[in-house]
Amino acid sequence: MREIADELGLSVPTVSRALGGYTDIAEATRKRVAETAKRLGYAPNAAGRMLASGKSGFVGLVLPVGAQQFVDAYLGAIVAGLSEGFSERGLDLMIATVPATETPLDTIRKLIGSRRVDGLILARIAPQDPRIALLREAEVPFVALGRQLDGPGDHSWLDVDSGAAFAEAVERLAALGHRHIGLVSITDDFSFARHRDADTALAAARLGLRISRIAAPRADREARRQGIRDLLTAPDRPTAVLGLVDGIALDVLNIAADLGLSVPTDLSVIGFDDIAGSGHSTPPLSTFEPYNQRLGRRAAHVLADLLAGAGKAPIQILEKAEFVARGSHARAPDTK
Amino acid sequence: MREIADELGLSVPTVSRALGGYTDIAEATRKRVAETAKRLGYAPNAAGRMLASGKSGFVGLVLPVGAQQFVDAYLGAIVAGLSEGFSERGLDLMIATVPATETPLDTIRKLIGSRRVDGLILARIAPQDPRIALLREAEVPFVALGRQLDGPGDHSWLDVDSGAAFAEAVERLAALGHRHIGLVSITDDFSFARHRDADTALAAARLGLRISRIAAPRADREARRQGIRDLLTAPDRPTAVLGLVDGIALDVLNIAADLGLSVPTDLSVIGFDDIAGSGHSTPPLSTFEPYNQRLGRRAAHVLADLLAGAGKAPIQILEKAEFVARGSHARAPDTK
DNA sequence: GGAATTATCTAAAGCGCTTTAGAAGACTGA
DNA sequence: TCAGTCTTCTAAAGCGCTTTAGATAATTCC
Repeated sequence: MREIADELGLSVPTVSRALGGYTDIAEATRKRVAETAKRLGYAPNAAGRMLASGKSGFVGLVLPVGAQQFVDAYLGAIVAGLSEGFSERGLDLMIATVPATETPLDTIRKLIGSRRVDGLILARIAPQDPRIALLREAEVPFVALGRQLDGPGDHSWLDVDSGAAFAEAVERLAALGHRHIGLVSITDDFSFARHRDADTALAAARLGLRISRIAAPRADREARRQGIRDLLTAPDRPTAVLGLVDGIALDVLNIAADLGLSVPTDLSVIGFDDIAGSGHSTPPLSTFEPYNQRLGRRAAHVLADLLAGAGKAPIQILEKAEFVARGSHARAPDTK
Repeated sequence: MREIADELGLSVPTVSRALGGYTDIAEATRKRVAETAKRLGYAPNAAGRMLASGKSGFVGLVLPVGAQQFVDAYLGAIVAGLSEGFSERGLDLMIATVPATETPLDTIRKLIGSRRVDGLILARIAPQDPRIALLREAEVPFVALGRQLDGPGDHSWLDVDSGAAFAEAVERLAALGHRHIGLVSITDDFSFARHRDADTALAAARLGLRISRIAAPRADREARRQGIRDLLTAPDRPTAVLGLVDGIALDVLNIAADLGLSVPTDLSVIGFDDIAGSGHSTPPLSTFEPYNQRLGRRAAHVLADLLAGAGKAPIQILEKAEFVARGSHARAPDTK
């Protein structure tokens, strides 16, 4: 910056204000400064700017590394979307990992204590998330990706309305003549599981369908497979099965094949997530695509607005997941 | 920091040196300072530190958003690994997105011009990658994830030795009595595709096996599926097929089922990547798991060493991908 | 016992930028 | 014509930390 100032015979503050677009700089000067800056390949030093302005220009995403399971693809999409959204608003995304020796709360405290970030994105919200309380108290702007179980709260969040997707699946199946639907769920305490369970039941009740729900711990694949086997060999078996996630739906496909049930002729199967591979199964899996990248991008915009000092009212957005019709669902067998 | 100094009746620089672990501070003083810092919940201001030290403590990963295809899960794993590795070394990861209006080179230039990052990770290396030339010239430390096609170069990189994995697959299939192996590849100009093609051919030649290679543009799924169909219905069809990636291998499974071929009895299939869903196919897909998260973590350590001023010699690491034996491969049919 | 060393601390400067207060010159209006 | 008003710039201070040079007191050595 000093270089530019010297070259043009101006003072450093003038250059700063010119580049900052302040009104008390003559248009001609502004142009000269802008040109020289470009010619010299000037890029403002981030540290200097941070120190003077008190803003870091960074937004943090805290990752509890280790929780692999569903994280990978989800995380990739979210990170890509967040980064995209922030860069559109002149912010940078930093990814912080929680070291094994710390709790997520410690890491967050350090992050905001060191002024390294202006705001935070919270992913994978727990049913009762202590991070939310911490950030509310510290008065640091944040946006949560996911809802808590006990109501919307008064902070900003975005979530995929996967419950609505399951209701839609039930409706679609009802329209195809299915009267009895299986739901393979998990017993783990995740908000998304409870939303999907509840909305499936609600939709079924509304349409007068019967739901047979089974559930096992998410990690206990054998228990789940046994449950599915029992479900599909019961005398009064459902004609369609919803998998809480694609991995489960693919297992249903798998077991149906073992049992000699032909999908979708004998049995319809629908999943959720559209994971890699669900388009390549036999038959290709009908599922819902949550557009996590788009969700991340929108979350970034919401947080950017918050940081820019937008209104106080929390912004709470439910995104729709789109149905991806592939080959694993069809009319119910007895209505053909 | 001033608060700590005032509280203990010391000067600010003393506190700084005490926390920095310098030798010219009395042990007793160091302890008192450390205690007070902890009690006050002190976290050093990042901007101040950056400005004074000239180091940002950040390392950048530049994402060309848009290239979805294989990126999601890969990206998630890499980001998680990088972040983990850097946090172990006291560095932070920032994710920069290339806006639609800029080229990746512009973004990189800005990043290093603003001193926002001390070093960079380059992912998804192109056969001839201009980013490498730029960073070499700018003398910014960096580590590439992936190799260029024209030899190892003299910069540091890490890559998964997927060629070796394909050679291993050939060996395993040979040991199971297979004499004729299909390889479903892509025509696109990716380094990984050429490595896999070449090493498959080499291993087959060494073991005296026959390889039938087919290839189509990666995005042209129909052409690929037709090729696979032709391959599997040829009079002298292979008894095993390697898919360049899991998505392709799953398509092979799919088509084999259509054709009434039973896997693995009539046909063995092996993929690469261990994508989500490949453990849930019918039958579960045997594949190779590249451990991208571990790769990311190691890459972070390599770059951290570089930043710490380790020796000049470039570090080039090939990681092994582990075989995941599931249900899609077995003895060749005629040797049963 | 006084010079030379060592151990421990402090003063001052400066990193690159932004912001506040104010100065200089050009213009306006009665 | 001269005080008042704009317009456009500059000087100075300061953000929180690190680093260099130097000061002070305690210790050692001959």
